[in-house]
Amino acid sequence: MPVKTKKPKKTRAQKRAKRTRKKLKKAALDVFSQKSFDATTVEDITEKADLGKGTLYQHFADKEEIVVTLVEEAVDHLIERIHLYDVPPETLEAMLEHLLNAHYQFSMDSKEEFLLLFQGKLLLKLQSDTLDELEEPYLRYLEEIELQVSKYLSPKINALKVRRLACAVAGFVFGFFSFAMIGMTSKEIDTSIKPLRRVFVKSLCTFLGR
Amino acid sequence: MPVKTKKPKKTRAQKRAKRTRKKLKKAALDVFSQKSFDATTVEDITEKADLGKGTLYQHFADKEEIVVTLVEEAVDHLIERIHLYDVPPETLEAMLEHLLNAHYQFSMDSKEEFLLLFQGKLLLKLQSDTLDELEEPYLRYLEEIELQVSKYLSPKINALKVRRLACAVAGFVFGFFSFAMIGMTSKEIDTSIKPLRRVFVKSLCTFLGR
DNA sequence: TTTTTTCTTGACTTTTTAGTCAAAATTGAG
DNA sequence: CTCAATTTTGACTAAAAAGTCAAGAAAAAA
Repeated sequence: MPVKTKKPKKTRAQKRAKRTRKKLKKAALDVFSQKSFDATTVEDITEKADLGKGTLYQHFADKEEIVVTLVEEAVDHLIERIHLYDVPPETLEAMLEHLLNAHYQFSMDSKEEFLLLFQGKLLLKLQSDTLDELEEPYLRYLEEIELQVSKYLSPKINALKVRRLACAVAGFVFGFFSFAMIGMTSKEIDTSIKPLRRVFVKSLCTFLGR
Repeated sequence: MPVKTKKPKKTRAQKRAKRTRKKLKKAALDVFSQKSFDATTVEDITEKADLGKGTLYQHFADKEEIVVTLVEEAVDHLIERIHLYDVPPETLEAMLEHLLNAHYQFSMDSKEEFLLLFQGKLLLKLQSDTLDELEEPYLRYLEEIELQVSKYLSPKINALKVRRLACAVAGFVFGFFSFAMIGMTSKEIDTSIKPLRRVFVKSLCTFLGR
């Protein structure tokens, strides 16, 4: 048995299966971000992926499993984005600017993932009956923001206050874009985000400072 | 034929029909705010209202018509809330405080309507295929915010800037609550909103002032 | 009272969607 | 090439939801 390095993408058939899975995820992401989760059917997805319906069930147990997978990956990508800086921000203010900018970049580069994340969000506390696995990645995301900003804060600072900050960052970005999509063109959004970001950061610093 | 005052709630049968319609709307609001729009079935609604399924179709053409009705009314109520003050705010800052507070009060007093409004919101620009009527009340809401703040602004001010402000207000409130619902208890939310509101208002004033 | 009109109902038909599985297609081994 | 293993397929069944309508219940008129 050959002990290869990391990726044992053994046979050609397995590679094909992997490609198929990828196609399914891409199609599902497209559809979920256009319609809502509940509104999309399995056939919407397989149709878009140009694959048979049964194929989806070969790769995912059901519709829920695929959306959970997608949300987890999207959170991963957003967090990667957050980790991405040439030189680490020196001040809290700079870090907040960076965070907001990272969200903005993410919403531009990965529009579908952004829409997916901030669409499923509300489902959570509400329909607490199912979809519990969905809550985990969102909490992970909040905790990541907390981790980033807490580097600049006294360790004695109230944990709740940090969480408020994280909610404010996430909420502002998401909320602003949601309404901006209704009320503005994307050109207008682009010119709007910079000055708003500045003042929002300022206000958050004041919030933490006192 | 008796010419009565304003409300010609003529016969008893018609009153009953009106009550039935009200029961349906109440039930639908409850269910829509718990599940999502797409996830609720017509029978969920009539079940909750303790009425026959056919009755809903007597009063509304389909599920879409009832949700549009509810969203329009919810926006009406939110706007009423916004109009509700003992003494008109004297400064822009006071008005912004009032606006944010009105949203907060609305989310407490009319939780279901708040959840409904800020759940359907994302559906809009996205699935532009249907549900166009839903966009209208949201735009009306943004315009109402613009109207309120523009009283305090020079008439020469850039309209886009005012719209940005409206999006920021709506987005901040909505977004913050969305994430707060995941990451905080309602007690924590309550203590969080006040200091955040203060600094947010301050920064918005700066944004407009310059 | 009886008759007529209005409103409500839930069993029914139709449509849509989830999920299954035997067969077909592709791939790997001999 | 042949045959077995793996992956894909779409027609099929089962379940769920939408939407209909003749009949029933309540109210108004006669």
